[in-house]
Amino acid sequence: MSSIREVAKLAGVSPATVSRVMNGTANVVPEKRERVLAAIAQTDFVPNEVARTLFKKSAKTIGLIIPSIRNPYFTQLADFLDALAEQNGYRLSLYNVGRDPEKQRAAIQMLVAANADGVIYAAETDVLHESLKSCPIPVVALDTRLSGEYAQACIYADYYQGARLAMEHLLDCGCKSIVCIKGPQQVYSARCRYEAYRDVCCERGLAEQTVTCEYDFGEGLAVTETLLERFPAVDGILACNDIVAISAYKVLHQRKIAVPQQIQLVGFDDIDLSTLLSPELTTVRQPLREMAEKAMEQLIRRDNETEMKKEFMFPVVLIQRETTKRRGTEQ
Amino acid sequence: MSSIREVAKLAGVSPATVSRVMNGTANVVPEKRERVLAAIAQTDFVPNEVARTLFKKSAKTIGLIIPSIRNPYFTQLADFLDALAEQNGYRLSLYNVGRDPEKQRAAIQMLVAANADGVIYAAETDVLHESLKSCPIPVVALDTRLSGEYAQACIYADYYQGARLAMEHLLDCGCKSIVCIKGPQQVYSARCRYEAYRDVCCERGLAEQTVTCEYDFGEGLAVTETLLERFPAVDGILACNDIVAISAYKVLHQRKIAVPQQIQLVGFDDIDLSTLLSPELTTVRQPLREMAEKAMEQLIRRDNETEMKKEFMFPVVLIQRETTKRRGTEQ
DNA sequence: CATACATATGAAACGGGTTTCAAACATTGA
DNA sequence: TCAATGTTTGAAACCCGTTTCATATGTATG
Repeated sequence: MSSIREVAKLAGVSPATVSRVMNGTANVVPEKRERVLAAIAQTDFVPNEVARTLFKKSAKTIGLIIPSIRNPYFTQLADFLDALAEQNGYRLSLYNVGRDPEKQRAAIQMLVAANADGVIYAAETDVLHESLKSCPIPVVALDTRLSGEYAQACIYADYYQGARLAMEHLLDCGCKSIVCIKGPQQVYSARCRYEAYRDVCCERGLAEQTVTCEYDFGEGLAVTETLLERFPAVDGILACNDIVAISAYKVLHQRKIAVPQQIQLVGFDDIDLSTLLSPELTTVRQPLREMAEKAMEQLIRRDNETEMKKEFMFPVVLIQRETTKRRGTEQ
Repeated sequence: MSSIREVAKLAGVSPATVSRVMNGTANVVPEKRERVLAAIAQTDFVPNEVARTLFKKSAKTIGLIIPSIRNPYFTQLADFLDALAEQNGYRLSLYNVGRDPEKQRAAIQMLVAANADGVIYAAETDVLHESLKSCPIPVVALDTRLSGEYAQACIYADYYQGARLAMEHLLDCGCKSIVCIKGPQQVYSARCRYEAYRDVCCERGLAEQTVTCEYDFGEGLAVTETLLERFPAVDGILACNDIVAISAYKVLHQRKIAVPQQIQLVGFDDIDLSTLLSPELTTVRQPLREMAEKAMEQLIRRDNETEMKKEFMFPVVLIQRETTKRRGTEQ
């Protein structure tokens, strides 16, 4: 409630001096410093961050734009980023925008209007709003790939390779009829994964068998039902992420279809939950923490940066667990 | 980048007129209005929310303080609250504080300094910081109970009754040796649940058998191992929440202990995940959406409020699914 | 046509920390 | 002792959208 001017009056100094004491921006004679500190303590003075932000034109805030706060993948990402932001003296501000372009536009605009210092863009729509192009604060794409005019850096994993690894693993494990549950095709990672599936099918002379699904438990269940009806011979499922894989497992279990004996299953992302499923989920892991670190670094330590567009692709690794048959030594 | 003064100059009017056009706070002659709108469009002007907040002393923001963004229970809550805030023209600002009192204090202070309009407090520690008492913005406790000097309203569910229902259900289903996995005892809901367990044990002349666990997958696994060692005769588990229940199931499954045939299991909260487990989790549901609505309402529509302390206890309901044996008609 | 009243509009103050600038004071060296 | 350099400090400007207040213009009534 109290302002710096009240504190100043109480301490018998100018507001400028109080500011200098608080921020250590200049020397203040010890005797006055003491008086100021006493006045601050006495009035429970908390400097108004809004006024500070207005002048400094920096809210010390990084915005994170994600499609869903209910999706554990993004929640895990947000947790990493939150910790990293805090370590660097920033706040993370979450924007939950679904796949609604209008909400995305609004989020960016709000961040700009709030003097945020950067945006990590982890959502995706088919229409990328112009507001990203002319965005006066730096934008880093995470878990997706945007062209240079939209983002100053892109951080993503080798989704294509991930799906290849998964496909080859399913084939190694003896699958003859693999169905791909495609993710939303406006999502970069989902497109890459599907492309790998398609390419492997093509190389091996297999027929493409796909269904499409949003990243959502409910839809995952429904789509799996459809899948079983449309492709009764299925013996392998490549799911677009772990959420959908877990939903698929649920349906298989209900139908008393044994996993991995009758149908083998691979997910993507290696979310915490994937080891909690029984049987544990075979999945493709991306180095989420390292990707989060890179994203934050691109926004915060942009000192000696070359102006060129930066792309960072991280390697993925297949984590064999219990929804596929073991291969190799333990066969 | 452009300011209201630049827009004003371009339109040949004063900043006040631009402000009036943007906010519709006063009549502006159509011809000038047009010029202003044109100038806004031409300069891509976005009003600086920070300056607005500074003057209005309101950021149109509600803070939400939660212990963990990784816990789906809080994530679901945040999702509801986010939607509600938006509907009412507010932003939700998330603070992930764990059980660290210092982080909680910092979160409250930051919200005050940012001119937030209210706080929903859903975290909990053993030390409640003084900063809550003298907090100049309204605080509502959600999923917990604070004394009147700390919060202007408390919204929680009948946790005690929930645990009683769960216990009675387990007993009805034939359990003779029920172990309670207690949650962190500084958490109100965890205390209530334990008390109900204790009371039922007492009433029925059963020995108390408890272990304690944080709300965390990893700890849930470890604690379940301990439990099986300490209480080998266990045939029923009352878990402090669904996360822990799911962890417990995982261990039981690994050990080839049949659920519900050998051990029956009840969780709490009915998170989305609980139907995704196979078998589906029997749990106690609280009306989360309604509770979120009540919390938001208490902060936003506090017009004709009586100054008295408000407590709202919501009813809970037992959701019988597959981790307990059916009773009643389907026995 | 003059008085009264409503409407439109800009200048200026405001909110509250921060920073610049210059004045005031202290210290060092000649 | 005086000039020169360094240090401390407060007044005032600044960030920028909003609002007040007074002026100016227009309309309605007598």
